[in-house]
Amino acid sequence: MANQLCPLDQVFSALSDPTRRAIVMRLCAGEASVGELADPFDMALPSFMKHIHVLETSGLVQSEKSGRVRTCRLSPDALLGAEDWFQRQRAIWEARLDRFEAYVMKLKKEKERAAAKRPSRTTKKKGYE
Amino acid sequence: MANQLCPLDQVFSALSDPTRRAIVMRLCAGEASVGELADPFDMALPSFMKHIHVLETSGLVQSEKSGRVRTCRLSPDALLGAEDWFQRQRAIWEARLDRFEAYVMKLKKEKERAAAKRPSRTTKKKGYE
DNA sequence: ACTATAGTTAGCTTCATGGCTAACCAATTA
DNA sequence: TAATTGGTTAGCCATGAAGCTAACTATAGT
Repeated sequence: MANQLCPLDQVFSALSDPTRRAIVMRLCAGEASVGELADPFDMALPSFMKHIHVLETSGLVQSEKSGRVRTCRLSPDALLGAEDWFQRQRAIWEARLDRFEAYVMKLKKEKERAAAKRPSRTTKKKGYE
Repeated sequence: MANQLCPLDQVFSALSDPTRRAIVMRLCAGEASVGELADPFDMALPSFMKHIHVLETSGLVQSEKSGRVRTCRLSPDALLGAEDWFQRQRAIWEARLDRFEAYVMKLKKEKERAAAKRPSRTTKKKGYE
């Protein structure tokens, strides 16, 4: 229970389709009507509209109809939210790498100190630059 | 033809599932065995293994088996590639916003100059801070 | 050698996704 | 008012994704 409430599910799912990613990329450059958006694609309009709808329910795109033409624009919050997820993961990942590097440095230091004590033992194989 | 060659398809698709996102988050903190990864989830192992497999074919995760335990680790390139996509889109989006802002500023300037010529006309309703 | 552990393979169900056609509104334009 | 344009609704189909159980393999521990 309590599923599908996470917007990331829908955002990533929406972006997993190349057609929809192309639509988003197009909309980054500015708003457009459904017809303009659909034009480059060799696809029946109803199929294309499904993609638009997926993008709308994911929160990536908003649209409004005026007269008989529906204009779509990007709604950047969803995009930013997804980008943010990556940044958070990267932060965790990099923090871990830093700790690891610190650990390696500590080992290296210890080895050097040991080597200084009883000189000229296996101090070869530097590695790790 | 020539489809499914884009790694972004697979990466975003993989990340659209909360279970898989949780796995990735867990692996950001360090490598783990399949069993350790599966533990928090109330799911049959074969189902869970499918998720692992999806993550591997997407390039987000690598694993190797030693003895009877398979150890999984993050392979960050795929993650970075996806993050990069967002950054590129945001760059486009922001460039457009800048242009728009410049345009608005230009309009404002022109209006001010016009107002300076024939003073005290409708110079109210500033808006846009 | 036996048992338990850690994954794996095979095969099944159910439901979502992505595509289509055909028919249908509702604004414009002629 | 008639025809065109732009989008929408309804319904169909094929494929793939996500879950399960049951049975199996191979290593590690006793």
